[in-house]
This record gives sequence, C-alpha cells and structure tokens, in this order.
Amino acid sequence: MRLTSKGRYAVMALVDLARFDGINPVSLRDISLRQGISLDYLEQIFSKLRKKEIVQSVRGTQGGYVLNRKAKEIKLTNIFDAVDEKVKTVQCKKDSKKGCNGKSTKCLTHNLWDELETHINNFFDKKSLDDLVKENFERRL
Amino acid sequence: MRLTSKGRYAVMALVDLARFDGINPVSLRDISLRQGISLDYLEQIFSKLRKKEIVQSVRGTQGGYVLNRKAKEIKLTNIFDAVDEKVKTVQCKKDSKKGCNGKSTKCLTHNLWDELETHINNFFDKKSLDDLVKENFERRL
DNA sequence: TATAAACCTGACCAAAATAGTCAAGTATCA
DNA sequence: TGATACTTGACTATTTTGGTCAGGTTTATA
Ligand code: FES
Ligand code: FES
Repeated sequence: MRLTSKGRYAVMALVDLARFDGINPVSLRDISLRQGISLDYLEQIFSKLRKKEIVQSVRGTQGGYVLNRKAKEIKLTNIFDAVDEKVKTVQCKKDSKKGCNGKSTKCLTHNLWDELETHINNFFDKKSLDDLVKENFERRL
Repeated sequence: MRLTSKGRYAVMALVDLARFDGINPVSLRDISLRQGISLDYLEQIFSKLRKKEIVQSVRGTQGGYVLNRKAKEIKLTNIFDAVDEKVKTVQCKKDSKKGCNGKSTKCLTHNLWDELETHINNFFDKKSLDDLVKENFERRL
C-alpha cells in the first residue's frame, strides 16, 4: 500500500497555501519553489482542487490561489477526494453482489479489506487542514 | 492508496489453508481452484511465506502446505511483511535526515504521513489469521 | 522402481498506473 | 502593453503490478 505523489503533493501544497490564508493569494510558482514540486504538475492538481471548490483562483499579477473554505472545514478526505486519491482495498466492485473471484459470494477476505478501508478513512476524516498548519507551527517553536 | 493483489492473495490463501490446519496439508492446486488464483502466482507467494517461516511445505503425493505457527500467532503484519507488501506513505527515506524535497528539513507533511503509517500498521498488528478464520466461520452460520 | 503429484526457481513480459512534461493558450493587473 | 499567473489538453517515460512460462527437484505410493 503506498500513497501516491499526487495526494501527497496536494496536501503539501495546501498546507503551504493555508499559512498565508487571509493575507494574500499564493502563486503556484512560489509553492513550486518552496516545496520542490513541478509547476506543471501543481497546475494539474490545483485545477482539480478548484473544481471541487477547495481553492479559489485570483488571476493577474500578484494573483494566485486562496482557500475557498475555512481551513478547519477542509478535511483530508475532501482533498484526497478532489485529486482522485482513492483508498481502494477490495478487489471486487463494492456494489456488485459478485466476489472478486467471479463467484456469487464475496471472497474470504472481503470483510477484512472493507474494515481496513473504514479504518483508513477514519484517519482522513478527522484531520483538517487547520490541524496540519497548527501542528507544523508548533513544531517550529 | 491501494492494496495490491499479492498481499490480498497471500491473506486469502492463508485463510483458506488455515481452515484445514491440523487436519491435512493443503495443495496449492486446491487453493488455486477454490480461490481463483493462478497456480504459478501462488507458488511465488508461498515461496516467500515459507522463507519467512509462516508455512511449511510437505512434499510428495498428498503433500501441500501447513501453517508453521499457530494461527493466533500469525498477524497480518507478518504476512504482509513476508510478501513485501509494504505500507509506504512517506516519500523520503525514513532514516535519512533529508526531506523528500531534497532539503535538509523534513517536508511540511512528513509527520502526517508518518502518523498515517502507524495508524494503518496498528490495524495489521491487531488482526491474526485466527481472527479471520473465526470471523469467516461465524458469518456462515 | 516408475510415475505422478507437488514443490521450487528464475527469467520474462504485457498492461496499467504514476508522475510527470510540453505546448498553446486566456485573463487580469500595474 | 507587457508581465504575471491561471487554464487546458495532449502526450510520454518510467515504474509497478500481476502475472506467465519453462524447466527443474523431491517424495509418496502403487
Ligand atoms: S475483495 Fe470483495 S470479494 Fe474479494
Ligand atoms: S515525506 Fe518525509 S520529508 Fe516529505
């Protein structure tokens, strides 16, 4: 099980951005430089974040992105969902009644993976962007 | 984040096998047929499980595999470890002091991913093969 | 003792997913 | 009217995954 860069970068960029929340828009170029993420790749990611209304864009000189909601109300779940970083543990289609082995019953481990998925999602549901910024700030003291 | 088939199959096969624990060795051919997993692939997986002393092989006609430890003492962690299904959430090398961005400090989200990794591993540490067999048996009643 | 069942090993490969790059815009502010 | 920054879509190289294939060796038993 590995986390993909897309999800990792999305959160990283948003934490960077959230630090300036309410102060000024942050350009992707700045984030790219500070966090060492390819600018082109960031653009892909922010396009998705904008569509899911997590950030808002400000065009023109001195433009950039700002949060579209309060940091406290943006959960990791929302971020991952926006960039299509899905937690997928089962092999079968969830709504189908067929198992991953093609048989008519779910496989021996289906329940287990389903539990695991819930367990992981719990973690994502709890953490907000605000938590992350704060933790990060404290660490620097 | 997705679970790979290798890990999924390893657990599935072991649950199948554990049901006959103490009765007779179980051949990979049988597991292959019952669980719909390629025999060749199973052999790769069991080769690893044997090296990590999770199963023992019984050669010859009527041979197969048996558990090498009590089902209660085989945790998901052990299984995943044996087949190299690693939980990897951070990008950087864990022991290095450098961050994933090449800088000398860990990135803004390093701590978060580390927490996530612990959270997932907790789940794997708790579940034993014995638990799985029992859950499965109960479900069938 | 022959033979079939089963384990064992390593090399190989195709498809999918990932992690980007590249090119060509459009909008807006100073 | 330039410079800055967002916007979009297509394209691609690399890596990972999920296997297959070929050619063994070992051992129980008929
Ligand atoms: S994972 Fe759902 S049936 Fe196997
Ligand atoms: S994940 Fe460890 S430094 Fe970024």
